[in-house]
Amino acid sequence: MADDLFKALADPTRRTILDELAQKSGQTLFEICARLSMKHQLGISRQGVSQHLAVLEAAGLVETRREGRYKFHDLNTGPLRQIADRWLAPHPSGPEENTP
Amino acid sequence: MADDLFKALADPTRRTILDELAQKSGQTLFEICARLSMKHQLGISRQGVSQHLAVLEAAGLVETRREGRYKFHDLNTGPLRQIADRWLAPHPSGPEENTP
DNA sequence: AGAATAGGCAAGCAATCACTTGCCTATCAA
DNA sequence: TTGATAGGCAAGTGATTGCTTGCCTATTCT
Repeated sequence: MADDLFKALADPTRRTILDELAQKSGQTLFEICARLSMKHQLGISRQGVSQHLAVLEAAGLVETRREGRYKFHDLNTGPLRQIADRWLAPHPSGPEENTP
Repeated sequence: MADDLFKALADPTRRTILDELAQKSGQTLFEICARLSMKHQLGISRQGVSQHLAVLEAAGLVETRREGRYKFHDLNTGPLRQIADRWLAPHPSGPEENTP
């Protein structure tokens, strides 16, 4: 649960995607591809971006809605709130399982 | 800069180390090893923990002070504040370089 | 119907990561 | 000084990751 969130944020390209979705909601895959290429000089394939979006969606940071052949992506900042709060006050015990 | 921070948080063992340092400041390497083993059943070598601490220190999340043969580790929550704030309001442009 | 558009699935590859093992240095106690 | 304690450095390994290429499905336009 928390693992997916932190791993999703670990990649700089994914963080840039979140930046773009924060700027403009409801972008399609191709629109995100174009923005990464034009504004950030990211030479990445469409599938690369698609896989990044899947990771972000698994982390709950991106939500999608389908309309016809379009799939719109929206940023969800909800999961971000639990991050900083975790280590601000001392906890009785770490709230995470850890068995890799 | 931000890259080190997010990559440091990506590993569950490192997050557990932060949990332990949040509970008790100024722990030594051996003390952290013992806690990971006893409280979290993490069968990890001393060097493994040492390398994790180096990553956390590079991210600015852990600060160290040497006294004699002991090296004490302290949690620094400062870098955590910039995380959640990044995507809460729409930015004019993403504040990160992205050239891997 | 046919072609273009938007997206998905899966195998393959190079780079990175977490972790271990082995040896070495520095500080303190006997 | 000898030995024990606390920590550091470096090479090696197996697994994960980011990305590409190739092909396939679904929806829309002419």
